[in-house]
Amino acid sequence: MGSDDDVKKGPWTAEEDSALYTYVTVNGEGHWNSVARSTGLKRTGKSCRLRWLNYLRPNLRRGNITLQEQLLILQLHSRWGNRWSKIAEFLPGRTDNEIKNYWRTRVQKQAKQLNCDVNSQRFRDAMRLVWIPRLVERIEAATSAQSPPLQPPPPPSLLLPPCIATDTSTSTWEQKSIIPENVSGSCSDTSDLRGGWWEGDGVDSSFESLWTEENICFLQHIFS
DNA sequence: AACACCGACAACCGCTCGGGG
DNA sequence: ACCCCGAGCGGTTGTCGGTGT
Repeated sequence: MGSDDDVKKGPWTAEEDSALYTYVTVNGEGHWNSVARSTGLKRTGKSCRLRWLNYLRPNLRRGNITLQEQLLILQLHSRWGNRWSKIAEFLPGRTDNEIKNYWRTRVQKQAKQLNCDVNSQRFRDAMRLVWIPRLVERIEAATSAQSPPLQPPPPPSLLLPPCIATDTSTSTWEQKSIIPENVSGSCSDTSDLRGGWWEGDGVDSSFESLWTEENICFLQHIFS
């Protein structure tokens, strides 16, 4: 009959994971509805697909989002909005679900602290004025600590984005963007973004300290 | 020690899109 | 041109562990 009673929901067991992993390893991805039929799993095709993509798939990265990944997420989100799967393409090993959760739990929390909507111009400005420059500073600091820079770091003023009212199309942080210029809204070749700099988490991934009382006061002063 | 609260993550649900008949 | 179905995407909810009281 195939009633809803036959469909199992909730957390996956090790046995289910094993069955799914074995099937996909042998037969490849796709045809998710037949996965459930072939393996005897009482899960929907959707559920199988999600479990594979978000948990079982090889080369998944686990653990904290690094500073570089944070910066990339902020930059890509400013470009594509809530296109999580698109953003995830540029963060190898990270899933769209993970990025989405990161955004909802961390970024939206910061917006709440500033009493503004995460999609508002005000919060975008806050990201440009404080968050992203601080991230860039910390990434550069971490990088220069590992290997001496070829040239002296720029003065802090260079890292500060232009004022709110100015043209935002070429803000400073975008000039310092780690997104190659050939990556546009309809990017086709993303290969040079995949793999490389994020290997090895030698940096403190927590960003809570970026959003200090001082920074919040600074922003509230500007917004008032 | 027990309880309440909160944050992070896993999983589900509904909608949309694209391909095949 | 239309319909159906599978796959993918984004929003939402559920669960669990950690922390504060």
